[in-house]
Amino acid sequence: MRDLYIYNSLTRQKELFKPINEGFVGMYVCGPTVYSDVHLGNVLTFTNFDIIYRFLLHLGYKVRYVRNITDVGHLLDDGEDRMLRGAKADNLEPMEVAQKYSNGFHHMMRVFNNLEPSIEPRATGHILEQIEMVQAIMDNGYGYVANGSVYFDTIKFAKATGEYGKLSGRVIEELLVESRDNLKNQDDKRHPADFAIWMKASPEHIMKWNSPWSVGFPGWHLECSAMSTKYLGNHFDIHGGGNDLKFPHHENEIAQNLGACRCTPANYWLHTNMLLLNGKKMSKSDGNNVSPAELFTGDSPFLSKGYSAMTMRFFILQSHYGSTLDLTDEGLQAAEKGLKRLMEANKALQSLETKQLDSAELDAEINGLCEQIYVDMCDDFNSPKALSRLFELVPKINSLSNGVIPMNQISSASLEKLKKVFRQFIFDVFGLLDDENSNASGPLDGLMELILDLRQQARTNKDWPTADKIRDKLVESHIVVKDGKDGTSWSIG
RNA sequence: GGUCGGGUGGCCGAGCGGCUAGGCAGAGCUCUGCAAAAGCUUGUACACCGGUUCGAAUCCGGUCUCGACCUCCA
Repeated sequence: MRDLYIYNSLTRQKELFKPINEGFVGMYVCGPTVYSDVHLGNVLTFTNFDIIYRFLLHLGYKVRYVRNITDVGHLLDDGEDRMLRGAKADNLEPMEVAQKYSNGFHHMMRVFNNLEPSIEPRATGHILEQIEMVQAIMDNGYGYVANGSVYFDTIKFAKATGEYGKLSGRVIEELLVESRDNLKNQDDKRHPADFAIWMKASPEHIMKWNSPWSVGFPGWHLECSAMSTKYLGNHFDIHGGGNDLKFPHHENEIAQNLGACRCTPANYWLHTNMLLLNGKKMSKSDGNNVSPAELFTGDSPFLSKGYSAMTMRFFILQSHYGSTLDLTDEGLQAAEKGLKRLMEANKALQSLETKQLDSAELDAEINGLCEQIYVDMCDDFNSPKALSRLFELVPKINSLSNGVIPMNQISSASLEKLKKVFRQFIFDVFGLLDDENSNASGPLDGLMELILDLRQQARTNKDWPTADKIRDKLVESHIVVKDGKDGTSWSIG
C-alpha cells in the first residue's frame, strides 16, 4: 500500500499514517446534533470526511467509519437541551425531533453523494455505555458527584496526568486563573474547567434515564467517548471533526477516555476547517448563513442563482479540508463551469479508442500526471492539487478527442490507465455525479426535438430569419440552443 | 487578554527554499450563416520592513491586518 501522510492536530505535524492493524482503519467522526435543519457548514465537514473515507477505501483499506448522531445532552447556553428546544419549537416529542432532523440530514448527505458511514450510533441508544463510562471515571478518581450530577475533575486530571490541553493548546495555569472570576457562576462545579458527564434532570425535563447518581442524562462530550470505544475499541486510528469541536469537545473527550481507561482514544486527530461567508464563519445563530435549500434555489441575498449539490461538492474539492473555505457567488459560478468542463472532458475521454500498442509520445506525461494524483492525495488528502492534475490532462484529452493530437501518440495501455484514473477519481474518490445525466426533462425532450428539427429544416433552406426567431424565442423561455458539429443541443438556463 | 491559523494575480484557491498548480473571469485564435456553446493558446502574484542564503511567496525577526477557538455551533 502507498505511504499516506496525514496532518495530525495532536502533534501539529504531518505524519506517516500507520494503522494499528495492517490494512484496517478505524475512523470516528463527530456527527451532527439533530435539533434543526443541517446547514452548509455541516455539509462541508461531512463531505470532507467523505472524501477522506473514499480515498482510504480506494487505497485498499478496510475502513470502519463511525459517525454518531447526537440526540441528547447537547445543551444550549441557558442549560436547555437542544433537542427539547427543538421539540418546543415544532410542538413535537424530542424523539420526533431527532427523527425528523436525522431524516433531513440523511437526505442531504445523499444529495451531496456522501457514502453512509459503517455505523451511525445515537447517543440515546447508548445510555448504558455512557453510565458505565461515568462509573469508570469515578472509579479512577476523576469524577465527583454534586447535587446528583457528576462532573469530570479536570484540574485533578490535568495535574495527575499532564494530558489536559495538548490537543487545543490550552494551558492549565490559565484555566486556574480564570476560575476566580467565573467560579460564582458555576453552581455545582468545583472549577469552571470541570464539565458535566452526567446531569441530573429537572422535573420538567423529558429526556431522562435512571442512573446510580440521579434520574438524568449524559453530558454532551461523553457520548463520543463511549460510542467510539464501543465500536472501535479504546484505541483506534483516526478521530475527526470540525475545527470548532477541538475545544472543549475533543479535549474533554480525550480526558474522558484517559480518565476511564487510561487510553488515548485516537492516534490521529483530523480537523476540517470552517465554511466562511463574507469572510466570516458561516453560522446559523447570527444569520450569516446560506442553507442547502437556499443554495439549490438561489433564494438568498448572497446568491445570484441556484447551484447544484455537485457544484458545491466541486467547490469543496477545490480547497484543502484544513483551510477555511469562503463561499461566494463568484466562486460557485467558477466551480459550476469547472465541474462541467471536467465532466465533458471525461465523457470525451471515455469514448476515445487507440490502436497504438507500443509506447508513444504522450505516455510519459500522462502516466506522470496520473501518478501525481496519487502522490497528491497521499499528501494529507490534497484534493485541490489532485484535481488540478486532472485539469492539466483535460487539454490533452480534448486535443486527442478533436483530432488536434493524433491518437497514435498515446498507447492503448496509457489510454486505458487514463480512463481508469479519471473514472476512479471523479466518481469513486471525489464522489462527483454528472448533473447533466440526472437532468432528464421528460416531456420537454420530445417537444425540443420537434422544435429543433423544424429549425434545422429552416437552416438547411438558409431561412435564417426563421431559424433565429426560434432560437431567440427559446432564449426568452430560458432555453439555450447550441449548434455544434454533430447537430444541435439545448440546455435550460 | 490567552491559544491557534491566515494574508498569493480581477475573483476563488494550491504550493511553503531553486522546476514559479488549477478553476473562473480577461485577451488572442479556431469552429460557426450570424450568434451562443465548445476547444486551443496566453498575460498579470505572493501584506509590509529587515535578516539568513548563491537563491525566499516559501526559513528567521519585527510591523500591519484578517479569522477561528477560549464551555452554543461542523
